[in-house]
Amino acid sequence: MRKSADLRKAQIVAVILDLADRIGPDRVTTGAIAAEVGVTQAAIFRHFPTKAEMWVAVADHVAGLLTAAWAEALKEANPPVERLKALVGAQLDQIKAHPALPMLLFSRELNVENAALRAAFRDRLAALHGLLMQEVIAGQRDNALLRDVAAGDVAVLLTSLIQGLAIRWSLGARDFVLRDEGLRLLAVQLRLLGVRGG
Amino acid sequence: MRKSADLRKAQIVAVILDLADRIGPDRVTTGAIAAEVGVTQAAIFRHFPTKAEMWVAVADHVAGLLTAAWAEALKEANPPVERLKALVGAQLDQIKAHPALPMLLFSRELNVENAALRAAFRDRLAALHGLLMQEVIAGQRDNALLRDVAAGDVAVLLTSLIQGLAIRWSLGARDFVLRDEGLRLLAVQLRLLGVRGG
DNA sequence: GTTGTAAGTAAGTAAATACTAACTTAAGGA
DNA sequence: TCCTTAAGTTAGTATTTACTTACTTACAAC
Repeated sequence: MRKSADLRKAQIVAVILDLADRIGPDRVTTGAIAAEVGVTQAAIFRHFPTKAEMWVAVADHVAGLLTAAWAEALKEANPPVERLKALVGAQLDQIKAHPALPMLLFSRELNVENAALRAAFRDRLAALHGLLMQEVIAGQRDNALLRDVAAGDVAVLLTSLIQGLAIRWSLGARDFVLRDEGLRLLAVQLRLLGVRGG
Repeated sequence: MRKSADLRKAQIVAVILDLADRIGPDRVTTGAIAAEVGVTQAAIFRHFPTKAEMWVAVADHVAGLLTAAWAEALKEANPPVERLKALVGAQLDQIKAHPALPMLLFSRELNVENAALRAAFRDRLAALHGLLMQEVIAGQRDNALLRDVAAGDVAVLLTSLIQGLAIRWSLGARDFVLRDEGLRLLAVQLRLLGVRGG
């Protein structure tokens, strides 16, 4: 069936993201994409001039997903500590929904070939760090979090918690519930940071 | 010049590890290896039957390096908290010496193609976790670390600290001193865990 | 020295890759 | 209803990849 260019582009991006998880980011060939989309290989190039452009589109899409997920998480949650939990939970949910995400951080397309990709991911990591730090500062102001620790350092520890967990999940059999284990560890860390009944 | 098989094998492994960092793990072709070693491409296959076998040898080599580095670190250090610092410092030194290490965790060779590779890395991560946990338990026994946190959870937080830092280092311009920044963050975390004058 | 072994080479192969050129056909507006 | 546009196809190409085969040569033990 024939689709409009916009729909097809979106479909291609989604297929790449899915394939990246299932067969590995650099194994995602134009042939594999075409087979999954259900068109000929050449048709892919009607929508993207080069393969690198496809990855840029994937990066844009992922950046949008993350940004939206964080905004959504912050919409409802309200004491700073709850907002921290919401952010971490949202990020873990995104990783679960798109397990290729951690792998993309270190794929060849990103690290060697495509500087734009790397920049996009670094930018999103920095954004998450910023959001977390903001909440840590608010929590310290409310006396909900210890004040004698730099908010930036706490934010680093929290992003590391997410990434370390994602590595463990990816490397293993993905045999635990990312969100549950993450929020449990977050509670441990928050208790160390002075939150009572974390 | 002609070398013995053992020397050549070791050289090939070292070259792969170096190339993996410089051009990306999956860009390491047999041709690139051969050029770097200084022999013809076909000569590589005198020493390894398949490319997958080469990666297994790399994994074995890396596992040995890590294990030795941890043992060395623990040799001298003595109060548990110092031993924790030594372990973390040693691991960060290894990552600095072999920057391909974090990338290998997520390369195609590991994640999709080569189950043996993944198993080897998971095993080493588990080993580090075990060593850290052991020291945490000792620290708690000495009343140097808070007792109301599970030692296993603390070990997870510490390995995550290392991994998160490595990601930040790799993704960025490697523009900070891994060991310094890592030990600084470790001190922050240790202070949260009850260590005075961390 | 001679000789067997194994490290090395030259020259190839089949398969896979990103990308192209020329043609076909579906779909929506005039 | 026709006709323009653009999504799609078929059939390629040049390059790169892991791996092979048949031959050559360095070297160490005897």
